[in-house]
Amino acid sequence: MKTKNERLTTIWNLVNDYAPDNQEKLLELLRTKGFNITQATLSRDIKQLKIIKSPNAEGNYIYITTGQNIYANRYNGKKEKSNLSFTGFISLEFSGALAVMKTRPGYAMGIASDIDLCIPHLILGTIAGDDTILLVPREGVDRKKIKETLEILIPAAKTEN
Amino acid sequence: MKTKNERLTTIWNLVNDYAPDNQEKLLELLRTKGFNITQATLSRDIKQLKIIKSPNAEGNYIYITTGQNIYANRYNGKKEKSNLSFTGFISLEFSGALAVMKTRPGYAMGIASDIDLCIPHLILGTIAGDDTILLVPREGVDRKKIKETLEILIPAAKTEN
DNA sequence: AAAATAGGTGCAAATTTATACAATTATTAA
DNA sequence: TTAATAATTGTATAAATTTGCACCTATTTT
Repeated sequence: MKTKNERLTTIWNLVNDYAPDNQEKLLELLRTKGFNITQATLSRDIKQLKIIKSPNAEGNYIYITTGQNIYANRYNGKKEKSNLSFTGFISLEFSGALAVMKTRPGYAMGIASDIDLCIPHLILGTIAGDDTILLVPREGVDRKKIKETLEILIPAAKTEN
Repeated sequence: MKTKNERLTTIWNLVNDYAPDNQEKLLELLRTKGFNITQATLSRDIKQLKIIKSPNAEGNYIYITTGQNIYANRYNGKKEKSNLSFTGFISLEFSGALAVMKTRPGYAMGIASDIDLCIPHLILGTIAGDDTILLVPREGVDRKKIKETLEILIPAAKTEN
């Protein structure tokens, strides 16, 4: 019998190739590849692979993989823990609807990317140079919320009160 | 009674703030905000908002929003349609395990970004300059597959046969 | 204005997915 | 090697989610 790892790899590839709309379909595909498991096990595999069922453009549901595990690090609003430890942070200041973050040289792109990844619901987008990031908050998101959230994500920002 | 749009906005915000683990929980939150709907309607709203249920780091399921609708454009392997129309593409050539794409000046970053977004299962990553993109394919993904897929996504690449 | 079409919703049922439990197998520690 | 612990899985079931249908309301067309 094939190993579990082989099965997980196969599942991953099948999802990418077929974007099945439910687990039964995927299960059939798996059988054609010689993997005989139950729906229960598939459900567990899917959870482990962080494969998700997503509404697509056509109004249907499909299973898709999440590339680089985009969501694994997304901040979920719980204060308990942040698995990110930004480095390079220097300061955060606001001007009108915008915010500007200063970083150590070369860190701007990386940190901006992390921000895009973690709090897209607060920040519409970022533009990073070498040591400066322009943050464009979403409409209706106030400075306080952004400041508080970043203080959780970036320990170094805590001293900035 | 509040409008549907107000409701959708509220749902979006509640999901971001509470990352609820099922629709019933979210339904309760909605009630506290004065929206009285059934779970069926919530299910439809969630679909419309492209909110997804995702396994998180702790091994649980939570509902999360998808920022900029990351998945809306992800290529799902079906040939029928591509809703992307890249511009600026010039050429694609391979060298060893790598591929190099040439673009019109200034387009490299944008196209590279689109590639990252659309075919992360084929391409491990890209590095873009101003008019050149280095593509690093995933192990086991062959040139043919990449070429074929890009030809679907980038009409201009079709003439490159 | 009337008719036609589209959008929105609840209800109930069907479908789909997750999981408690028990059993089995693999791994690690003693 | 044996005991202890951790992983893996199927079965059956519970839980969760989606959807067909009917009805109602809003919008558009004639």
